[in-house]
Amino acid sequence: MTKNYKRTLVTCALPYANGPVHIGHLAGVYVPADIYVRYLRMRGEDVLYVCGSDEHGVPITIKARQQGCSPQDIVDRYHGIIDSSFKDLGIFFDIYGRTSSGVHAKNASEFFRKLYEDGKFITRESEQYYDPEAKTFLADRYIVGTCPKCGAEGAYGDQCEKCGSTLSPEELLNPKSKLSGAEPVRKKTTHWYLPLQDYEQWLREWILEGHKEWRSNVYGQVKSWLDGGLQPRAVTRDLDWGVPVPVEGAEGKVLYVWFDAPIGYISNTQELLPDDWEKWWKSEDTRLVHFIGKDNIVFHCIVFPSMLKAYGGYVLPENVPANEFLNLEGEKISTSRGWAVWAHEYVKDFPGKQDALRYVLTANAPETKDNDFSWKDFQTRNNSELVAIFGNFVNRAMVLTHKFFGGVTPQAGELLDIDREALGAIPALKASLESDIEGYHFREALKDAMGIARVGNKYISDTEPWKVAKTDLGRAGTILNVALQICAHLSVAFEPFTPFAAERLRVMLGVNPSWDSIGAADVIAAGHAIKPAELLFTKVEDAEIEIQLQRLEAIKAEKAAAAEVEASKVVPQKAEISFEQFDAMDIRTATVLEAERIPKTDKLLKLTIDTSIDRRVIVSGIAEYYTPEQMVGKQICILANLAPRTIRGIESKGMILMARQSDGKMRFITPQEVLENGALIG
RNA sequence: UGCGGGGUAGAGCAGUUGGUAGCUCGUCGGGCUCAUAACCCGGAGGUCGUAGGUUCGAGUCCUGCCCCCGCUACCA
Repeated sequence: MTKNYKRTLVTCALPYANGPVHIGHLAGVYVPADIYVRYLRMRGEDVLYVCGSDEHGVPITIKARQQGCSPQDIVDRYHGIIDSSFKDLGIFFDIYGRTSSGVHAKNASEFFRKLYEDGKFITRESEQYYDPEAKTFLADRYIVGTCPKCGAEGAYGDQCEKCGSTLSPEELLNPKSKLSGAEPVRKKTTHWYLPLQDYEQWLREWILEGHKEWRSNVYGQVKSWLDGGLQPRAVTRDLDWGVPVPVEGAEGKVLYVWFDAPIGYISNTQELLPDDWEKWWKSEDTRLVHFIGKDNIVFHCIVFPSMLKAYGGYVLPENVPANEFLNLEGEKISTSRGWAVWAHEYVKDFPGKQDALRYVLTANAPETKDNDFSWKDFQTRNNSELVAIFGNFVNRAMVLTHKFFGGVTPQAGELLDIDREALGAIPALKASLESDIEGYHFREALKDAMGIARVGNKYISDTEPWKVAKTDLGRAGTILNVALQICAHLSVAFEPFTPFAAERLRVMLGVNPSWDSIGAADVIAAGHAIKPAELLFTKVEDAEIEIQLQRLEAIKAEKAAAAEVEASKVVPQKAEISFEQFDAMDIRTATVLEAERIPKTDKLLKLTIDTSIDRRVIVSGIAEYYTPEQMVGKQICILANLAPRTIRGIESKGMILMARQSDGKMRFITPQEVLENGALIG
């Protein structure tokens, strides 16, 4: 709270509406944002909490094509699922909008038009592959063909996954559209670009000079982009799904999703507050905070701010607390491979345990590096932290109060040192909790809150009211009075983290304390009746975990089976060639004299070989399969008259003949018995 | 390929300007028996990825290397 802000606008990365949200999304963006928003509201701040579905872009059109429905059908389905799973988890945005809405189309269109009229764009003409059947231009990733480098089938327009080469679509042999299978044609197209380089100096001053307090992953990434020099970025695409480009000569073009999506934050605000939205976006006393994942840093720190700057009059983010990624059982979460825990399935499988997920995802949040979510860890944290520390303390205090005082808050007598020490420990935790949340350290903040429950447990253990009650009921009353005050503190301190339990606790205690009452000795008045003790949290049983683990095992097995089918596919015979073409190839035997790894590469070996006509150097991508030691002295077959090629600064003259097996492993071809070097093969 | 982030007890993580390596869980021992076999106290467990360098002193600063993740290349 360094500056005097009057209000805070919190945005969460718009979930892409081609799948449900999973625990990675929750841990990365939505849970921390929700903690932040709930905290600010507890403190009486004016907060607007905005999110919505990102519903445009190529992947959604692909999915629609695959499923034989319209893109709108796809986004309608996932918008609904995502919207309700957020609500189920206690994440209530002030508005959860969508970029396919009319308000957004109008707003995004107007945004583009203003930049266009102000001369903020440049245009460029380029040639791109076009699918004549699907009648659409093709992104690099949607063109497949034969790799020009290794000959593998199924290489993408940007990369061959077999040999790892970086490609451009023009290099692919026999290119085919992944959409229709048709042969794509080259077609000229014009696009509008935002010249980001014009904003470089300004971004430097704003972030590198002005926001050194941003998280190191965010700051470092921004610095690296700025140091590398910014390039113009296309803001339009040839596609029929999106916001139409509102200028002449742009028929059949839409706004590129990354341009379109962040404007969605603004559109959604407008939809909620048609007359009052501008104060949230255009007034200097608004604190704007974007919660995102690390993959989105460049868009929210460089591209979107440049767009806002180009438009003029908008506030810029005060912070962009980006989280790293969450893995699941040691492996990357993947929507397409189904390796995920889905929010909407979790709430079905673990009814009433929303808080447990929120707790675990916060306690293990990937704030500084990628972290791992495992079901075993989930169970342990729920059972031995949430249940055993927090839930159990509250239960102890309440059960004792019912047992000895009939459920009525006893009078506190004179406080002893031990009472004052317990209560006195809480303000420090409160202060630490506040500075941690305000500094976006939610993991630490949760520890502070849990610390209050620990203080409570220790206090009860040390004072032993169940013993004292037998001899000095008045003293026992004082102790339980203090313990109940601490319960009340917990009902407030945990509101941002476990809102369901916090609410239940307030109902049980029959109080609704303010944030500032955390640590106070008089939150619950003597004589105040409390309700019967109910458990705040319940344990997660082994059987429940087992079901989840089996589900994941099944996904793994399915994946492995699919990979096997894929691998067992025999590469079809290539096109027929003439004898002359074959005869033109000079294939001969040779012996490896020296072999060494090329530094800083994964796959390359530099081989010096004796062909008997000469000694030459061949660079070969076989380091994954052979060590240099294995290669020395081996006799191999080479294609000798292949045009030389310089790889990593070393001229490679020829190619080693290798056989690729169905599992992708490469082995070189070697004569059955040692032959003389330079023997022609044919 | 380039760039960014990370590599610290069995697991998951903190370590602010260099000054005795901490926290949570687990584990071992003890206490308590109000409480969801929960709680409280204590112990064991680390050559801080690796090899050098600067320094009286390095987890922390510098250099090389290795490994993981991300961006570059529209998954949070």
